[in-house]
This record gives sequence, C-alpha cells and structure tokens, in this order.
Amino acid sequence: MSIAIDPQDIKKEKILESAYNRFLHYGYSKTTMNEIAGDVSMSKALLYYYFPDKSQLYVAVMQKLANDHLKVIKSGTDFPSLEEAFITQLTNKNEFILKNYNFFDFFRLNEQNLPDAIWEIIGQLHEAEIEQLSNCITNEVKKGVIKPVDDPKAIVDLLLDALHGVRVRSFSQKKIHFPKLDQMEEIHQKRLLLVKIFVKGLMN
Amino acid sequence: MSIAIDPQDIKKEKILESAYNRFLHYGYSKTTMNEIAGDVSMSKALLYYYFPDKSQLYVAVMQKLANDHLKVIKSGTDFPSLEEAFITQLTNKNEFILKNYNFFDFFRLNEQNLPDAIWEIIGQLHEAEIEQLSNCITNEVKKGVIKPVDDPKAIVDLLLDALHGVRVRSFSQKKIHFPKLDQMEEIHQKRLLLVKIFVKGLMN
DNA sequence: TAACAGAACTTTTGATTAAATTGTTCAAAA
DNA sequence: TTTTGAACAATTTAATCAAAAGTTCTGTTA
Repeated sequence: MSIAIDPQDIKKEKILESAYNRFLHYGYSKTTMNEIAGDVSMSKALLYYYFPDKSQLYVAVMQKLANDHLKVIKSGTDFPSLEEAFITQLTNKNEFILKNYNFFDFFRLNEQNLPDAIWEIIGQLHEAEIEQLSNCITNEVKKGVIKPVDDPKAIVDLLLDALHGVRVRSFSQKKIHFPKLDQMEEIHQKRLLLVKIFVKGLMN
Repeated sequence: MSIAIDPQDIKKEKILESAYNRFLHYGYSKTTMNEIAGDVSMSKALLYYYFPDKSQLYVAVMQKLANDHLKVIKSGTDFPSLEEAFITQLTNKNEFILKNYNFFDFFRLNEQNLPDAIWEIIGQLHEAEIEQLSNCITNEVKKGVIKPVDDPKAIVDLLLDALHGVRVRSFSQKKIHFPKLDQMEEIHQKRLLLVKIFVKGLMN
C-alpha cells in the first residue's frame, strides 16, 4: 500500500511548524493568528479551516511534541539498574523541557485552568513515565534487588512528585516561581542526587 | 528582678490576639483595621500607635506563631533514630499548618511578592528545621548508622524540597494549587512514606 | 509627655466604560 | 473543496470614578 500524500496534511504541517516556532519564540499570548498566517502565506481565515481555534492549534503542536517525547520514553527499556532507568528518564525529561522551555510559557501564564486537552497530554506523558518506571521496579523486585512494594506505581508517583518539588534555594528563597532557565541545571543535579538516595532506599 | 507588667504590652497583646483571630477566620484582605479596632474597643488610629501598618501587624502575629513553633522544633532532640527525628518534625509542621491553615491564606493570595519580613520568618523556621535535622544526620553518621555525607544541610534541604513537592493526584490532576485542607492528611501520609524511603537510602 | 480619638487625607479596590487589538465566522469566489 | 476579504464577536488595555479601607494629622486628655 502506497502512502498518498495529502496536500491538506502538508498545509497542516506548515501551520504547525510556524505555530511551534512562534510559540517557542514569543509564547502563546504574544503570537497572533495574523502572524502565523503571514508565515505560511495563507489568509488568517484559512487557519480556521484547518484548526478549530488558536488554543487547539497550540494543543496540536503540544501533542506533536508529546508524541516525539513519548517515543523517547517508551524506547528506553531493560536498563542495567533501576538507578540507570530513573536517571535516564529524568535526563530525557530535563532535555525535553530545556529544548522547549519557552513553548511552555503558556503553562506558566495560564497556570490555573489549562484546557482539558492539555491535561490529557500531560496525563499521557505522566502515564507513560509511570508505566515505564514501575515496570522497572517490578523487574528489579523479581530479581530481588529491590524489596517488594505494594504498589510500584504509587512509589514512582511519589518520586515524581518529590522530584517536582526540587528547586533552587535562591537568595532568601523568595517566590515559588517556575524554575528559570538558568536554574535548570542546578535543579537537575539535585534531582539526580534525590534519585540516587531514593533508589537506594528501595533496595534490599 | 521583678517583671514589670507594661500596659502597652498588654494592649499590644490584645490587638495581636484579635488580629490573629480575624486573620485566621477571614484571611488578610477580608479583615479591616476598623474591625480589629472594634474588637479591642480602641480607635482605629490607636492601632497605628502600636503597629506601623496592617502588614506589619500581620507579620507580628506571624512572628508570634513562628516563635511558638520554633520552640517545638528546637525542643525535639536526641531521637532514637533518624527516621523518628524526621517523622516528628514532619508531623509537627503538619499540625502547625493545619492549625493555622486559614491564617496562611495571605500566602496563597500574595503568593508572589510577600514582604521581606515574612520571608525572614520563613527563613528562621527553615533554618531551625535544617539545623535540627542536619545535626541528627551528623550524629547518626558518627554512630555509623548513616554513611558519611558531604553536606548534611544540603541533604536535609533536598528532602524538604522533595516533601514540599508531594501532592495529591486529583482527578485528572488539574491545577497546581496549594493543597486544600481536606487533602492534607493524604499528603502527610505520602510524606511519611517518602521520609522512610529517603532515610533508608542514606543508611549504610 | 505618653496615650488616645476624631476627622482629614491618601491609597487601594471594584465596577464601569471606551478603544483597540485579536480571535472567529461567513458569504462568496476561485 | 479550498480560499479569501470583510464583517463580527470576544478579549485585552487603559482610563475613570466612587466607595472603602488604610494611614496620618491635629489636637485633647490624663
């Protein structure tokens, strides 16, 4: 079966690409439909032929990014150790966030009520992470390296929350802001340490 | 030396008490200086004789609460185990927050730029916690229960951040809000688990 | 002079409006 | 079916203003 190249898909792709670049560069609210239309040399109205509205365009871009990252998450399997598994996932996620840092600007602003579709994507990623890592735990338990746990997923969940809580102690620790780009590396290092201690705490 | 009872102090206390109750019940922004003045049967202007302004009145109340809690923090010493030490501190803090939950309403609203004085108090509490717990670690290291660590304070700091990150996975995990009152118990249980794993991860 | 109160003053808040920008739809053309 | 220009609707921004609340002033009392 040959793959028919749908010209609609090509246009959609063009739009998605422009949107991604704009969102990445200027953030959601500073990107206008006019500008995207200009990028791809289409009328603004045509954007609405391909995408229902601006927020769903953003979601579509997000989904694309997420799909790429999902592949990365799911590709990693049978690690030499649980620690390796956690560290790899952690590092992958860190790179994912670094790479698209400004794109997630949307999250920081709309922090409160993100569209359901966004939460679904976040849920997908989260679910995949949990699935992958809890499997690792189960395997290690079978090997006898890790002591048996009731609910591997709950353990992974707990660690992910804990990792999420790690931040830099800024001078006098003011504000609880999202981590700034230049703090990410320090945070990443701290997280690696946390993972090591945590994993050791699970061992027999 | 006999303690002279300063009538000014008595009035200050009255004001602080009324303010505390008001802040606790209605929060900072829904409490007016008029109401406090009414409570203590003084003129509103008199409040400004005793306290520079509203925010510093709040800070004074906060400092009082903090002092009480500081005593609790510092009282706990020589625990049977490191785990006991962490769990005790964690439980104390949990009770402290539960008891004054609505008082901290101020934090949730002004989340961004709290007055410096507030951050100082938070710093005091944090410092005391770190001090206490890192001492426990140092002791346990000497006993050989825990394996040597470079920087005990950094370890405690990391754990505190991690604990701070623990939250409930609400249905579809929407929002990153401050934990609601009715979620506190679930969070506390998760934190206890995290402490156990973490401490075990530090052991020899 | 320290402790106080009434009234005046200043700042903040909330509601309202108007203007401008931007997102969205639609009728019609290619 | 795909595309557009133009109309339309929604959102944002700024400006305004009155009420409420915070703060200060002036002077009185003890």
